[in-house]
Amino acid sequence: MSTDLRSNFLRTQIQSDLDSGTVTNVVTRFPPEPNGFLHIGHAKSITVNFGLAEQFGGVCNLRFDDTNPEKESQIFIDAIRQDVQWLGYQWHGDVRYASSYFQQFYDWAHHLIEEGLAYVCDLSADQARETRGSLTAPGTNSPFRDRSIEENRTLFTAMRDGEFEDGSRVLRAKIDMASPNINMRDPILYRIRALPHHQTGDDWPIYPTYDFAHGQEDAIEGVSHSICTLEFEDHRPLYDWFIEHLPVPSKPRQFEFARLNLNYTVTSKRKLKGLVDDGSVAGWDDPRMPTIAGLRRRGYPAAAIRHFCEEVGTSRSDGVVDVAMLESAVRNELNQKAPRAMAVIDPLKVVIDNFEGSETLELANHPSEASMGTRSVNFSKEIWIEREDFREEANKKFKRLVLGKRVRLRGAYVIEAERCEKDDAGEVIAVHACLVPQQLGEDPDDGVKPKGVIHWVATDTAVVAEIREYDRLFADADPAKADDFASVLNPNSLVVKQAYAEASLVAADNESSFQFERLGYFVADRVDHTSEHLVFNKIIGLRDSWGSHG
RNA sequence: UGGGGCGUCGCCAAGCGGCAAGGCAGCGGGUUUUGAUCCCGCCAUUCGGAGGUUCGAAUCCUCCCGCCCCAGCCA
Repeated sequence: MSTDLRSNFLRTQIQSDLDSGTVTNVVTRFPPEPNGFLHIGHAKSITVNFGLAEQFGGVCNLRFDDTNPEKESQIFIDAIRQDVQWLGYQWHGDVRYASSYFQQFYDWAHHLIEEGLAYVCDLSADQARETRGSLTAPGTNSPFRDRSIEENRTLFTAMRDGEFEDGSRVLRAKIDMASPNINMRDPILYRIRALPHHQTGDDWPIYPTYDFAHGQEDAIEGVSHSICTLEFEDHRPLYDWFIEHLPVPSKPRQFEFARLNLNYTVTSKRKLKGLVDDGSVAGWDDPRMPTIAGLRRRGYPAAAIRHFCEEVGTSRSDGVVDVAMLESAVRNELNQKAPRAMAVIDPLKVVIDNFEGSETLELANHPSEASMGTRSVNFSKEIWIEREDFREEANKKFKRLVLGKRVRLRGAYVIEAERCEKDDAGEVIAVHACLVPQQLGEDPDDGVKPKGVIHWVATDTAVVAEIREYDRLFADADPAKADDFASVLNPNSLVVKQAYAEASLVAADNESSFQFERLGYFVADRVDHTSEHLVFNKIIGLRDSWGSHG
């Protein structure tokens, strides 16, 4: 993780806290709710929290904020743990759960009751909303606001003992129904929900709200900097209120940053779930999904995602990052790390008339990284080339194979096209060419260099591979704005093709990525690829300053 | 019309009173057995606007404009 660290307000804040002695040990946490898969926005939060801890010699916890069992499940917990580790981070100690602090929260709720700072309210959800006031009008006090401490104690205990129906009562903090900050208008601390919890089973019929739990979770874990996104800014006064009025073991502080938005991408758990549920994609890990699992299956390297997050920076201003920036980070990583190989997706046969038999060539796996070694590639009389790399005639800008002209076969020989065969429809079905007098690896003996280089695969040893060409899921830059996804989905986000690949690729491990020369980066599918049935996902194309067609 | 935030190049983003970093995108050019990579160059006399303070302001003050968030017993 060697990207240069640029200045941002969080790093400045922590440095100053350390300098002033306000904080001696930096502790952060990544606190997902296990109700869905993590996406690129969470990756940002993960790199921010783990990155800050790493930079300042602190630690970062992974804590499941599981205060609402309704939509949570163990499935998501397992997936999230895996995603965080895949991204390259290891949390400090054991995984934490807000639910493991439920007894403490309950005791603290009683503490507030004893202090006269919390009360049981019998208002229905509708009534509570009506008395909360509006953005411009103050709320009115609940008729239950002045219950005695004893009555509150009895009632809250009864809530905990499961004596009331779901939703019939709540515990609220007694703060200020006229506060201009709606979060301070006697916020709800506990609600009754007779639901089994994935961690605590049937232990609790009541569950604490986010507001009553989060800051205390931080305090219990000694979190020094509780970092969240901007929409929680209005909750900070409440966060601080609990820390101030409860006998918590430490005093964490909350800081907010702008969440990551990407164009052509949707980053909302609800919307992503919608895509999965309506079958627009094959699942949470569909290679077109901006989930960590999807990006992984697509072949985006973890390091690229980390670098991207660093390059994007962390600030407090809302913005939309161009997805091209992510793609650039992916190309940058893959260019350095992916071994090269050759495959032909839209094949056209070339017969080299003056060459007999076959020959084994040793090709470099990387053009500038010799340590990546070489591989054996078979060359033979008949080869496949890309159909678009041949033209009967073309202008000088076309640097590929043209009748009567030369082209270099990558890593092999220079050939010259002599004639082509066509079918009844006039379609070219084969090109006849000849090897120009030359030494392998040298320019032709007559000194006439070819203008271009094309990739190829020997027909006799080529292996068939399924190619899944992925493109962005949405055709609209701001898909979240659309009324229905169907209208903005890119109809060509997945095109399945078949390719002839060089034989060395049968040895490709799942999740190993390659640059298929001149085509782009591809990864052996994590799930479906086997040595008997090769499946490569297109990760991203090469940058192309010429256009895919002339 | 209440409260909380944010406005620096097409997109991100440094900058915190001393005279506008960097990345992405784009545009030129060079190298090249990937039209890739790599390399070189160009790309904000200007920081939402208007006033003011100051020798000096993107940075301080005032007013104005624009955008985002908040009325779940979600997080």
